[in-house]
Amino acid sequence: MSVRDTRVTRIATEILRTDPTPLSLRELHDRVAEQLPATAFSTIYRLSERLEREGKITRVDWRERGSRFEWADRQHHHHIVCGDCGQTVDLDDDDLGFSERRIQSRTGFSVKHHSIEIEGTCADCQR
Amino acid sequence: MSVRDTRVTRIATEILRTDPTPLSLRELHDRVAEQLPATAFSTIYRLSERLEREGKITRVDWRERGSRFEWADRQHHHHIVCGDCGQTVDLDDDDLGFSERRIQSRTGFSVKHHSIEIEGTCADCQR
DNA sequence: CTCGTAACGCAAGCAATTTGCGATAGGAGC
DNA sequence: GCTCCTATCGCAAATTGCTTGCGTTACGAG
Repeated sequence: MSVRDTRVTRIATEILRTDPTPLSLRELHDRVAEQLPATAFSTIYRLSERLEREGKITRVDWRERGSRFEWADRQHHHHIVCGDCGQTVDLDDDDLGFSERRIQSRTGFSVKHHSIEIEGTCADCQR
Repeated sequence: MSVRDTRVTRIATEILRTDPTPLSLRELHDRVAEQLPATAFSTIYRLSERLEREGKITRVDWRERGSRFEWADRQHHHHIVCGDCGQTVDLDDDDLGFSERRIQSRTGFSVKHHSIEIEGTCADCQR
């Protein structure tokens, strides 16, 4: 039968699809529980495993802020996070001047993955 | 009286100072225990807190490989890690084409920290 | 409407950290 | 040296966050 369309899945998917900021499982659970209070954390946990396996969401790791997930429709990118308000802006490798090519020729390593996380203060919070 | 020069501190410091690869607390504990078998993990744990507070060591976070510490005498840099053998090579912002300036002008964010972790395969392990 | 099973909720299990506390041992002062 | 104060240590227990086992619920194919 494979994947079923349940209430938790529907609500969680909608939240992940529309929220521009990567969410921790705890946050996602809270958000889902607003609409479906009885939802268990373990359900959210297993759902995230499933969605990640299916390629629907991507895992993002932040130093202090732990593991988070975001909807995976956009292409490869990184984030800059505002330490005050949590706002996030996406950046791609070109924005960052990042080039696997250059790393490879400079180190002899072939590059598999890279993760770049930047923390700062957004324009609004600077005032 | 302040900081004491104890055996654990001396041995652990020496290991951290000379090892070119960031170490997990578990690894550091193992290495210290080779020379001082009775050493407790909690001692290593608290020592790392102290050394980090004193600015002697820096915390490095790796996706899969967890929290690690390295001696902090070198200037700001990042790492590329071989997924097979664990070998590490340091890279600075110029190597990576990274410029806080550019990020700031492109996003309006002022940049506080950034962390870049790259995983790949070193030249040796590619054969 | 029936029935097999994907998903669920709950509670327990783990592993990695952190913390409390009495014992030990640097090292300052005599 | 020898004393004494207290930074550190070792051990065991407590947290915390993440996983997993299991009986129950509720999709949705037939």
